[in-house]
Amino acid sequence: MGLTRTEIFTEEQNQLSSWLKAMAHPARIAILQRILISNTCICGDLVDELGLAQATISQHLKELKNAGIIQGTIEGVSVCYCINPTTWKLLQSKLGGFFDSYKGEVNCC
Amino acid sequence: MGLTRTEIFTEEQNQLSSWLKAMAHPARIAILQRILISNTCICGDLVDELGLAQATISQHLKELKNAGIIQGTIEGVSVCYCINPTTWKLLQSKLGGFFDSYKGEVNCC
DNA sequence: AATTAATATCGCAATATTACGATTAATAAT
DNA sequence: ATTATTAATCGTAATATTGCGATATTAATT
Repeated sequence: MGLTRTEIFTEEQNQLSSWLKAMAHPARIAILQRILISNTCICGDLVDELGLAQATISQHLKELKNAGIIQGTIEGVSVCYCINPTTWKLLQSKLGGFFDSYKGEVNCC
Repeated sequence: MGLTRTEIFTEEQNQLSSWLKAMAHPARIAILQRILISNTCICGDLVDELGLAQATISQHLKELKNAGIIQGTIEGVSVCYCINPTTWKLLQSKLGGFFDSYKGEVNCC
């Protein structure tokens, strides 16, 4: 026990939950918002702006990268992160479909 | 350490990540999909349909309920769960705004 | 009142996450 | 070459999550 039983769920359910999991932390929401606002890439300014240690920020960036939500390229001595357009659009459409599939309130509960 | 430092983030960042966290598990995605498909309320059929123990399902339902995503009313000996319309629409619009704020790919990264 | 049913809760083991200091790796500047 | 800068990784402590068997709770049924 202690580990998620992914084998009993569909590929899609596992994929969607893994994307959501990658975003399900206030620091990672903050990082994404920062990347979205600056539109162009940002680097390690995050460490100054969020109140977390450098090692912690790096770990959060890694998780977002592993999930495919952001991508980073080395830019001299620093690293430049930005949204992965492909994943972003795919996730957006999957989530959109998910939320849209709710057809109003049936009078129960 | 080991606990999220919510105090350094905004109310909105904490709220959004807490909603996402509640959904970030394949079993809870499956539960939501099942509720969405049946449109009307569902009861404890979940235990038969997903391959998880009754205690585990009950725990997942509790998490979705605590996050405000679903609601349940006692229906005789069983409990009837369905989407919480208010939270659903709010989350949908928050997420929509979040994803829409991405303005295409800038040529970097 | 006793029995059945459907859920919730408790307690526990296994594993995962969060955070950070310390260290390492890699490039830029002196 | 040495030094500074930036980011990744390692190791570790504290806490959270996942899953389930066992037990408790609640309401209907007999």
